[in-house]
Amino acid sequence: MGAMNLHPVAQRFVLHWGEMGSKWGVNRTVAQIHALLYIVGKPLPADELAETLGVARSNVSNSLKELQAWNLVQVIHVMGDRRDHFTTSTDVWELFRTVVRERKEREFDPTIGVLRECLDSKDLHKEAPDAQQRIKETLHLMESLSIWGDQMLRLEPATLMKVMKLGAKIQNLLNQK
Amino acid sequence: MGAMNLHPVAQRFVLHWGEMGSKWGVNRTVAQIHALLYIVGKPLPADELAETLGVARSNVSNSLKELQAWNLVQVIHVMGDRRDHFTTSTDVWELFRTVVRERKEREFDPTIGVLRECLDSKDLHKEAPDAQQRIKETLHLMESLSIWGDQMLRLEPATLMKVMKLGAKIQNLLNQK
DNA sequence: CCTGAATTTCAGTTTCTACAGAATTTAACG
DNA sequence: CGTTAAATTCTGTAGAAACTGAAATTCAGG
Repeated sequence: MGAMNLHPVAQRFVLHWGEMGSKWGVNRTVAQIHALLYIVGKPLPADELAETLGVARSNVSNSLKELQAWNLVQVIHVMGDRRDHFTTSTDVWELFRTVVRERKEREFDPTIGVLRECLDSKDLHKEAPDAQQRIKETLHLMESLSIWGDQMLRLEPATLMKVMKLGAKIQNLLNQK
Repeated sequence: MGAMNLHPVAQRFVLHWGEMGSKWGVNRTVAQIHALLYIVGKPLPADELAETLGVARSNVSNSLKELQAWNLVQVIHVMGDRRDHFTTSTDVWELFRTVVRERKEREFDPTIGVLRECLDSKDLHKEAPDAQQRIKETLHLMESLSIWGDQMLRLEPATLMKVMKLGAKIQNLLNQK
C-alpha cells in the first residue's frame, strides 16, 4: 500500500540518478530519494519513499537526514496527516546551486584553509623554493575559483545562463575592454 | 632505503590531500601519491613512493595505474636506471584542467546521455507533463554546462584567470552588449 | 636463453560503508 | 496521562573497497 507506481521513464531516471550518486559522492539511496522527490514534484511521506524504492524505512530516515543536511530536502506537514512529508525544489537551477554551494563548502574550502596554514607555517623555509611556489600557486588558483564561484552563485539563473551562452566569446569582450 | 624525508609542510600537504581524496572520489593512496609527486616536483620510482608513504608496493602500482588513467601521471625513464619513474605536471592549472575534463567525462556526460534517452523514449507520454518538463530542463542545464565547460577548458589559463577576475562584473558587459 | 630486478597480478585480510530489522524514543490525539 | 502512530537510533550483517604480501610475469642485460 502507498507505494507509487513509477512509470518506466521516471524509473529509469531514478535508477540512473542512484547509480551516478556514488560517482558524485552520495550513496545510492540518498540519490534515489532525491531523484524521486524531484520527478514526482510533490511532497511524499517517508514510508511511501521506502515502499516505492524498496528499501528499509530506517534507511530512508537516515538518507532524508542527509538530504536535509545538504539543504536539498525540506519537511512539510499536510493537514490531517501526522506524518512528515518531504519535498525538494522542482527548480533545477536552485538544486544545482545548492549542490555547488554545499560541495564547495565541504570539498574546497577546507583545503584552502590548510594551504594557508602551510604557507604561514614556521617550517615553510625548510621546503624547496619551488615547492613553496607550487603551494602558493595552488592556493591562488583555489582562492580565485572560490571567490568567482561565490559571485556566480549570487547571479540570477537567467544571467548565469547568458554567461554560459556567451561562452568562449567572452575573450572578445575581455580584449576590447 | 630510498624513502624521502618529507619536511613538515610537505607532509601536511600530502596527508591533507590524501584525506580530501575520499571526498573528491579517489582513494587516499591515489591522492597522496599525486600530492607527493606534485610537491616533490621531480620523477620518482614506485618503490620510493611506497617507502615514503609507508604503503605496500602493490598498492602504489595500482594507484599509479589509476593516476595514469586520469592522465595525471606519466611514466619517465632515467638513464642507467631500469625502474620506471613517475611524474605529474607541476603546473597547477594544467592539473586542474585535467581533473575537470576527466570528471566531466565520467560524472556528467553519461547522465546527459540517459536524459536524452528518457526524452526520446516511446513511454515518455506516460509521465506527467510537468515531470517531462523537469527532465527537459535538467537536460538543458546540463548540456549548457557541458558546452560551456568545454569552451572554458580550451581557453588559456591566463584568459581563464581574467574571466574569473572579472567575476560578477560580467553582468555589466552583458547588459551593454 | 638465462638471470635477476622490476612490475603486475592474485589471493587473502582488514576496514569501511550501506543497509535491514529490532528496539527505542518522540509526539500527536483522545 | 495513556495510547498508538511515526520517527529515530541502535545493532548486526553483507558487500564493497582498500590494502598487504606472495606468486607470477615481464623484461633488460649479460
